[in-house]
Amino acid sequence: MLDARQIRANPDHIKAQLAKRNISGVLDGFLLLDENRRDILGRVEELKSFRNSASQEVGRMKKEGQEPIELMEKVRQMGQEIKVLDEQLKQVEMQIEKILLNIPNLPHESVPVGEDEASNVEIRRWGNPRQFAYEPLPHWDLGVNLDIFDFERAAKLSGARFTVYKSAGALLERALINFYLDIHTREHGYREILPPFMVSADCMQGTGQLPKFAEDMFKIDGLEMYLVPTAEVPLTNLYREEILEAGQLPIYLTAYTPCFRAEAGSHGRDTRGVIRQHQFNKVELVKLVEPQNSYPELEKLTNDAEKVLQLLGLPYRVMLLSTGDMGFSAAKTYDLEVWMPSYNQYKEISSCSNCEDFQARRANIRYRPAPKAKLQFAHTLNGSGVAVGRTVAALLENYQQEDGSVIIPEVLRPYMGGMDAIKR
RNA sequence: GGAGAGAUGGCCGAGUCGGCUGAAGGCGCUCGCCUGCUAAGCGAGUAAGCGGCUAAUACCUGCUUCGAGGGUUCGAAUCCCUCUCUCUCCGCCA
Repeated sequence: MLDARQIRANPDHIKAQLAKRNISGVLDGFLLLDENRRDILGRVEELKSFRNSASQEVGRMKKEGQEPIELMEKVRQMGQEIKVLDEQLKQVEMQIEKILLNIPNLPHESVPVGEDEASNVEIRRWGNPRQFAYEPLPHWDLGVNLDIFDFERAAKLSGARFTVYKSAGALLERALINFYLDIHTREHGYREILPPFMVSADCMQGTGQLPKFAEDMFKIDGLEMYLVPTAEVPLTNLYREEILEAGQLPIYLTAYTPCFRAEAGSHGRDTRGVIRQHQFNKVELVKLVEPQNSYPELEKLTNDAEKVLQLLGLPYRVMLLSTGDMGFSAAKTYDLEVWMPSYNQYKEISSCSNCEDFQARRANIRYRPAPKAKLQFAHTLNGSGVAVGRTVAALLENYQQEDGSVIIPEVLRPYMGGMDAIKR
């Protein structure tokens, strides 16, 4: 959520920033309502002020044995007036909040302006895509041939966009989860959390999924609860409505959760394989930091995510997303894209964002910069560290052998009972 | 699912028959004194949100907030209703 006072103070600047994200027209309604709000507020506060002093006066007079009937009647009528104005105020404030909750974050100045992903900027590459002496198979063929993916039975259980992992496939998935958590907790200083996989609508609003993207998520029937679309939601909301001391920051959190996504708008994309699923596993990284540190922290967080790809020996590149491709809550985002031989291109496997105070304002996560100092919103960051299902796909494709087997990277072997390859 | 208890400031915790309680007391924190250093001790200060006034996130000032929402009243942390959550006991259960 943007700061209403900043919008009021500098509407043209905010409009220009929003225009970079192809958003226009939303501020005029806000400004009108905001003025309306302050007008009503001024009037109702004046009435309340009078009521307060009059009520005290009544109390004083009654103590002296008097019965100020006229004054009491006057205040009673004023109470009706106040009630009407309070109701009006409430309506206006609800409209204002609705507008603010639907406005995305402002892009950082370093973010390239563009319509869509075509304007993303490649920052760096790591590793060299392997040259194949034969036509590399896509991961879904490899997985089915090795009998570690079962799409048909998954469809029988749950429909399209689900996968059943079997034997070494299930083990690989589990190995990666443990490997990622170990690296991030032991090497990068994150605290491991195992959160609930269902969260309240309040949490979803706190991180920005609600109210705008309700159709992307799975809601629990009959409850104001949702299956988590990413661990970012429970991790960031851990400190919702809290006041932190400066000494507590930065907070680094990591968690494994399954992620559930309805992905309403993406029908027809990546229909084969495990790339786009209604349920997938992910290890997430979240940071709560002081504002002045958030950009260096974004670089570090991105490096932390990159590290696991390096350890796995998977070639990737880092993309700086343009204004047209960024998520709702982000001010700046780096995507990590892993090399996928069968696609002959890089595919997103991680997304690392600095949300600045956008989520903190929604979730009311504040901290005291120094003793006695005024409270400020913390900055929140999040990044995949990294998506597990897509890692399995990348490993299968990049480490496939001509005989159909797949080599297991050295670092994962301890997590797989010493297994060095998946064979039929 | 059944029965009971509770929800107050950064934390703990008082609030009597509704008014002078934004809220005693304590802890923590800040500043000052004291002090070889530390601890202890002494004194003062210390909620947030939204408005007005401002260059100001500095003063000053108004309103709101004692789990949430509604009601009674001239006036509610205090009375009434609804809801949410927490705790204890019972039942069920991995």
